[in-house]
Amino acid sequence: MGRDPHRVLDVPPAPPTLADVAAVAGVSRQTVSNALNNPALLRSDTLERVRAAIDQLGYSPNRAARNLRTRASHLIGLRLTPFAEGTANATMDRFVHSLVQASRQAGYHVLLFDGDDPTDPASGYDELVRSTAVDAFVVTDTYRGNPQAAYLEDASVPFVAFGRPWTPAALHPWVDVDGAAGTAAATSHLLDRGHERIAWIGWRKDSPIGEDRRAGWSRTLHARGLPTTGLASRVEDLVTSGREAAGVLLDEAAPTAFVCASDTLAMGVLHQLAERGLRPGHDVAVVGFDDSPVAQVVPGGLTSVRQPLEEVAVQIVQRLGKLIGRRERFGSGALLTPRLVVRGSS
Amino acid sequence: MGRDPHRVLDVPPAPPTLADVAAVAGVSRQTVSNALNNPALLRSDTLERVRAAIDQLGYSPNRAARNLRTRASHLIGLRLTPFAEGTANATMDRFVHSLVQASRQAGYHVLLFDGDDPTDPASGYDELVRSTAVDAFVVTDTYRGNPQAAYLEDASVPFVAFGRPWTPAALHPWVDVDGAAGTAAATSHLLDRGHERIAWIGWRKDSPIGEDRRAGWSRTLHARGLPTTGLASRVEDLVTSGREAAGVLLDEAAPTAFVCASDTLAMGVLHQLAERGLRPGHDVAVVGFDDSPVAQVVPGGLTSVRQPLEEVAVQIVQRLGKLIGRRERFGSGALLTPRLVVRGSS
DNA sequence: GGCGGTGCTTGGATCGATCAAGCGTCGCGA
DNA sequence: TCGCGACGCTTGATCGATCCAAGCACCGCC
Repeated sequence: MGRDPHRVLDVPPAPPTLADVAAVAGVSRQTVSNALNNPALLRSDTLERVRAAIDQLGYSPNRAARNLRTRASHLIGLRLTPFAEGTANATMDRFVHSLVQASRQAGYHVLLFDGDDPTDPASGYDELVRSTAVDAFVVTDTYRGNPQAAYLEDASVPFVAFGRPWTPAALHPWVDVDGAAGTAAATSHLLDRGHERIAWIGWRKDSPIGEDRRAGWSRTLHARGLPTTGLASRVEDLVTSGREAAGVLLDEAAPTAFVCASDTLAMGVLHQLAERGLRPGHDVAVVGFDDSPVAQVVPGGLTSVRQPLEEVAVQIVQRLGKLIGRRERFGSGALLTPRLVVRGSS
Repeated sequence: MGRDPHRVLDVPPAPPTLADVAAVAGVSRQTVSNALNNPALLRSDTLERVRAAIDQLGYSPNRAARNLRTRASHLIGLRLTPFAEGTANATMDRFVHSLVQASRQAGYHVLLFDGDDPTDPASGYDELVRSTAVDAFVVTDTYRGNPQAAYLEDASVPFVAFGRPWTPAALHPWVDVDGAAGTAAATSHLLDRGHERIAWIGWRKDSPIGEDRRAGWSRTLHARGLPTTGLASRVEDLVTSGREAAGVLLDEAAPTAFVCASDTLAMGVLHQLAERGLRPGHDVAVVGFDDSPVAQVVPGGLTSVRQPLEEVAVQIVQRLGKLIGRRERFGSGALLTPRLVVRGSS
């Protein structure tokens, strides 16, 4: 109150402090603090009075002061993966939305950053940890063995991974989507439609996620006694790669359907079909992975495996909460099941 | 140093503080502070010594403490717009990336949030301002008159808008893309290819952005003495709306080309063409707006107007810097020119 | 009348960096 | 030799919330 009695009109008024609220409510600072952090300690009429004062002044506790004292920032760090032009996979957008929402409900905000050196997986994390700018991280780009997880683990920084740890020794909590279950559902769906020669276009062998998704396809075919040899291709995650792979497969193995590790690859297949005058969903079926906007709006529609990103976010935030509160170093994993969204391409 | 001589091994070591660095370097706290914020004040040998100590300890200044003292957070707030399923417009993703990158270079991080009440345009901003959690905002969803800009202006919260103020009284800094120039380029491009009956599919009349983009189309046609009557349609930003509008226009006005206010609408046109067996780029040309991933990967490719979002972000951050440093309330605007990306559909 | 408990106050320290003033040293000119 | 100013560094106070310990007023109960 009245810290600046000769206030110049031009200067925005300083926000009220705890002491201001206390003065208005006619109680001590400690009581206001308790009203916020430990309301059970107050008599109900006092609590009411304090809350009225808070509303009247439009008071919100100063974040910096609270953070300094409690050694917590209530921020969750998320490093953006380098933006890939020309691919269909806009998974990040949906995931970020879900994460922001789930975080808010848990009293957290999301801080975005990117590495100044994109080739260094630890870049960016370091400084945020040391300056105690965030309480924990969500690590997403676990596509190739996840080097930053190892770094964060020995720096004993709390984090939850979106993606299984593909190295056996890892102990951190994680949430992931069962890719194999998704491609298995896709394959079963195609089998139900009468397809028997179903091809796979996936990622290079060193991608654990790619191999996981591939397993769902091959497992399902084998279960029905159908062969997979000659029907699989592993390429880069590019539209052109998918197009070429589809061309080769069509020429050499004459599949009637494709299951792909991503919507990007599936779009490549659609390119190939368009070039040959084959109609997706009639002549050849195609299933993608991620249910990207592209799958949703491409003419005819692309059948695709949709990850439950909203649920992933909720589960991640749950684990973050546990991690931050108590100082547990371990954590549990959760494997969620995706859902097949059927559209015109199958 | 040695704040906890009986350190338990399980507990992560507390990060070093300014005082720790000072002790190692044999100087006072203030000198270390100056080494970071005002290196010119130090004698070069002292500076060297302090820097060595900083490196040795892996010191980064505690954000909370700095924020408390300087009354700044070095965070920029960005409210996510509600996620629209089934549309092509993934502009946000690219913009967020660009913003994060530009912010980092200016020493800022991006804090994401969303309104707990999506219908209230001011929701979410309020609390962040009062708790001094962010220094400024970037306001993006200025599509319909931008009610939160008015709110932020009276609350005298620093912000920069991505999007022109459509109300004349507004004084805040802004950065925008010249939509009319984009659609004009698209229309000229089509004229150059020999089209004369060029249709427009845009948004409802109450969208200033939509009307701006429409103006580029009509202006260009009129300049060549070509009519626009009967060739325009205004609908919701949905694929199905675009499809229907294209159907009506084809039946009633027989255009040979379409310019659309968004890639979503353009995809609708492609749907309509596919249904009629017309080939985009051969029988009928189509141009979209935003250069979304969809435009990039759809078979045949969709010609589209690409916004220079990287440059937008840079300009926004520049203005944020000015706003935050000095307490200026005014700010300048910048109108950037988009670029037409030509693909198979035209 | 004494006793315990509830509900609040008081005074202080604390988190870690920055601000503002102060102080010693050195060089230079009078 | 003394005074003066500049340079380079130090010292104490401060930002606002939280945490802690102690204490006090008031109430009801035995």
